[in-house]
Amino acid sequence: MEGHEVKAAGGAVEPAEGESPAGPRKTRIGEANAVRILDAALTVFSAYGYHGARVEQIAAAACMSKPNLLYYFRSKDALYTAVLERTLDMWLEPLRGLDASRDPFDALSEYIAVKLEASRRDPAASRLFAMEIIQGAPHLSPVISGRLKCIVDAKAAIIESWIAEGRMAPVDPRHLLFSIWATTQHYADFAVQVRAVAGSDLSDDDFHQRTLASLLTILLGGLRP
Amino acid sequence: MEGHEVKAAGGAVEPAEGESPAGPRKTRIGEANAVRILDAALTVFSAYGYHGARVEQIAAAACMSKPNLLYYFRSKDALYTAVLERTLDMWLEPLRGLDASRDPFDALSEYIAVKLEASRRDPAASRLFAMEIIQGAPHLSPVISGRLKCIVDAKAAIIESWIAEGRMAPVDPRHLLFSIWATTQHYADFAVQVRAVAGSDLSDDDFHQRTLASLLTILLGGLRP
DNA sequence: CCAAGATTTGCCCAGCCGGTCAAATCGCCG
DNA sequence: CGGCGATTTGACCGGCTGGGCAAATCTTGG
Repeated sequence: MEGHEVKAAGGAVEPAEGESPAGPRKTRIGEANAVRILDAALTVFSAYGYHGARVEQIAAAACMSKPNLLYYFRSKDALYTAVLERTLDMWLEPLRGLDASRDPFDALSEYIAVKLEASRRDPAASRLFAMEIIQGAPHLSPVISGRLKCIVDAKAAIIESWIAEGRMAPVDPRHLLFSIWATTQHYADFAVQVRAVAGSDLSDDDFHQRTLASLLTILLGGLRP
Repeated sequence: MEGHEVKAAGGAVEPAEGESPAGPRKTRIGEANAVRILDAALTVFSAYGYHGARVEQIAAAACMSKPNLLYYFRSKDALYTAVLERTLDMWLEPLRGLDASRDPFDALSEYIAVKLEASRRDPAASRLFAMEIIQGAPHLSPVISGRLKCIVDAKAAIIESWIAEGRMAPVDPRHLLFSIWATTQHYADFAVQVRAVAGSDLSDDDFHQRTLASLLTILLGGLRP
């Protein structure tokens, strides 16, 4: 009956437990519930923010009672952290495509396309990150100044090598990446504004195509050698 | 569930009262307090979001007691709305510079510079709008689909006329505006990330200059006729 | 079928937070 | 100086929300 230890660090008793949440969850049904909860939490957190989201609301969205949700995730904060971690890789992954051996415009065009596709497929994830970072990244600052900075440094070096080889016009690589992030994520984060002003959003396939074409023109048009 | 304000039209009881808040506030000291409150509210709301902000925290930031703040603004929601309205013009104003009679690249360069300057001068205002829109603009949707859309339509027509005259390369005007908004505001909204990855932010004058130069290259470089 | 563990839920609670109110104080003007 | 409205605050309240608990129910290996 060792039900509830309040130790901050993960329990050392369980060796094989690399999962992000900390609930018991050994069986299939438990695993499925955890996924349901994380999906619901992403939806609600991204729509209302951490403080605006209610645990009971997330539980309802996951079709279970609030105490049942708390059975899988110790606290609201633990759930939020788990959602953030699960979404992190999805956010970082597209950067891998920026390979030094590729043609700069192939690689950058594909990166923009993939990021825009991510904004279309999962706008909630983009909004979650946006709100987290706007508020000072209280849960993500170690990741941002650690893993993210490391990856960006590497990719910036690649872009600089392209420039040094005369394969693209000189531009600060980091500002180029910022511009790509800002523009592609804009269509997810500010979807309401985009819809009001342009009359459509990325869920419309035609609009998605025209957006991609416009971004490629605007962002890469001036970088030909 | 957000509580929606029902007072769409301004109060008709007070003839000479174009102010956004609704407190008594006739004297100089009252007016000064209202300004102090609005400043404090902008800081706190932009840092913690509507739900994360505490009325007592705002009151403390304005150096007064909570009931005293509530004496000037009926409710937290009324205060939030007032802050939003006061910041709105500051956000919309730079668009005026896009004048059809000007040279396209002069006008667009200046617009980018002014927007970036706004991100440097008042990042809190930018963050406030960002969080509001990310969450679906529950307080701003009428403005966005009304005034903002109207202005954007007009400015898009101007850009299209520039294109028709062959003074700049063909590009969707709305996507160009989105890109300018997204990139310039990115340096305010995601300042934490920018600082972690690039080691500096707009408050550093040198970084500000290099950012502006990069944005002009990236955004406008490909639009020469 | 049974015991052990996993899961689920009804019930409860303590603390926080927005907002009220009456009383106290201040500032201004005749 | 006196009075009156503007301002300020301490004390308080009711509702909501995150979270705890133990009992009830379900699953599953043996």
